[in-house]
Parts: sequence; structure tokens; C-alpha cells
Amino acid sequence: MTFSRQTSAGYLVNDLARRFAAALQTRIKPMGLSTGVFPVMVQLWERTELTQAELVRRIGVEQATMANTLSRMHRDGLIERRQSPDDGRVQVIHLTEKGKALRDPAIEAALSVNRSALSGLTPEERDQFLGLLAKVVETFGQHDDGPPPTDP
Amino acid sequence: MTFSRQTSAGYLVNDLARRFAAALQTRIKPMGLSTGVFPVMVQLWERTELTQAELVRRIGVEQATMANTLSRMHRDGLIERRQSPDDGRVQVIHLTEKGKALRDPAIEAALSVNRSALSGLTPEERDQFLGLLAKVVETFGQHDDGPPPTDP
DNA sequence: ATATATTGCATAGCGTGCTATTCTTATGTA
DNA sequence: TACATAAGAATAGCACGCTATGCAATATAT
Repeated sequence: MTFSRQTSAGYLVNDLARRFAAALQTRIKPMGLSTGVFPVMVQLWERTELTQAELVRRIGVEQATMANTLSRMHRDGLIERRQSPDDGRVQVIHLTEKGKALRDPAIEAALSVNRSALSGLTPEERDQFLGLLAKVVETFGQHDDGPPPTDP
Repeated sequence: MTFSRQTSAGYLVNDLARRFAAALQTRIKPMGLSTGVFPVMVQLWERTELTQAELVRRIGVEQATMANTLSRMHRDGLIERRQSPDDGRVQVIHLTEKGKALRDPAIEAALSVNRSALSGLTPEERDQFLGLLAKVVETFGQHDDGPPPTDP
């Protein structure tokens, strides 16, 4: 039984994810952003007020992870939290002006990372790649996780 | 300027990496292994004695990350460290019997995750996918990181 | 031979993800 | 009305990655 990293999808995907994250970080750190914060910002750049639970649903990260990320974002002056008058439990998150102002350069940075990463592929290969990534994510999504199917 | 997760390679790769890690973890945690430890074990299953610096080179993680991972592995009884008689700086890492015994089930677990993840793809698509992943990793490797090329 | 790198490793500190637990506030039902 | 449940959020504690430092041992250069 052999295990080679060159033929292991998991190995390659993990490797690639670290490289993507590193590349994004070098580009957005100078603006005061970080990789974990980025998906939250993307959501808030589209609709400026969202609940923490809404963000969790949209981004697909655990609630505790989101709470920590939002804490850092608040510490760094990117967001503010307001008590909802309707429901005493919910905190409405909204971007500060500082956060809003980062939209264009930050999105450009992310697009640039993607362009650069895929620059070795032909346009057809890029479409294939994105399609296959989405398809594999989809496959995962079906059982979400869980043990391997028992073989007969 | 728009940013959609469905068309962002970085977003998809990051998402996928988390899913792969979660799936692997549920399978190997019962054996006392974790995702960060796995690549180290793979190396040590092939040659039972390696230097920390060797492991860093082969696995491509930072030296500090490796030091921490090895600490946990030692704490959990997977490895032992021996002073090298030739060079007073180096610690030779070698597997314990417990670590050696995990080889077959752990590798089977990882192969199973890959099989399961790619089960929605045709054999041709799987080859394409692995090939494209390797190609993109390659592209990253060339400049390793760095700012986007200045456009004229 | 002594001074200056370089190499191998450890530690501190942080970001980002996870699970498990707890607290508060709504909401349902007896 | 009282009590159990559910939902939103925070916190504790861990794994795993990173950068930045520090330290000891070896190599190299003058």
C-alpha cells in the first residue's frame, strides 16, 4: 500500500490552500486585513448590515470561529456591533467607514491572486479547474463528512 | 468590480481543504492521529529515521511548525528523539512501535478520503483534476509568492 | 586562533479553524 | 403562568499554520 503526495488530492488541495492564503495575505496585510477576515468583508461589502448568524450561514464556518473573527475585526476597527431592538440576542454587524473604504483594493488583491495562480493554465483549463473544484465540493456536501461507505 | 466565491479559485480551494481535513480527521482521530501529524508519519513510514530539518525539507512546512508538531507527536508517543553523535545540533526522529503499527490503517484512511472525495468524477476527470492541481501548485512555486506583476 | 557566519532547533505570540460548554433571551407548551 | 426548549452569542481549550527571536553547535574566513 503506497501513498504519494503527487497523486493525493487531499495533499495537493491542502498545499494549494496554504499557498493561496500566503499570497492573499501578503497583498491584504498592508491594508490591515487578513485571510480569515476577508470572507466576512466580502459579505458586508454587499449588504452592510448582517447578523452574526447570517454570516455563519453564508460563509460556512462554525459559530465560534465567526465570533472570534468578529472580535478581531472589531478590535481592528473594521466593524461595529449594534444590539437589535427586535431581538435581544442578536448583534447586528455593520462595516465602519474604514472597512467600507477597503472594498476596491481588497477585491482587486484577491482577484489578482486568482489571476496569478491560474496564469499557467489555458482559459479552457481554468474553466475545467473551477468546475472540478465546485464538483468535488458538491460531492463532499452530499454526506458532508462521515465514515467511508461500507463495502459489501 | 465583483467577487463571487463560485468563481474564485482561492475560495474554493480553501473550502475544499477544510473539508478534506475534516474528513481525514474523523477517520484518523480514533487511531490517535491528527491531520498535521499525518504528513510526518508518511515520511517516517518510508524511512524510519529522519532529521527534523529533513522533514521540513520534504514536507514544505516552516521549521517552527515542524518543531511544534514533533512536540505533540512525542507527547502522544508516536516518535522519539535521539541526539545525533555526529552533530550536536541535530535530533534524529524515529517512530515508536506504536507509530509504526498505524501505517496500514492510516494510509487506508487517507486513500479512502481521496476516493470518497473524487467519487463524483469520472476517471478522466480525476486525472484532469490531479493534473490541474499539480500545475497550479507549480505556477505558485515559480515565484513562490510576491506582489502581482506591475502592469504597464 | 579568533571572529564571523551558518545551521538546527526551541520558544513566544498570533491568526484561523475546530469542539464543547455556558449564558441570555425568545418561544413553545403544560 | 411556569417550565422546558431552542436560538444567538461568548468563552475555553486545542490543532496547525505562520513570523520573529534566541541559543547552541558547527563551519568558514581572516
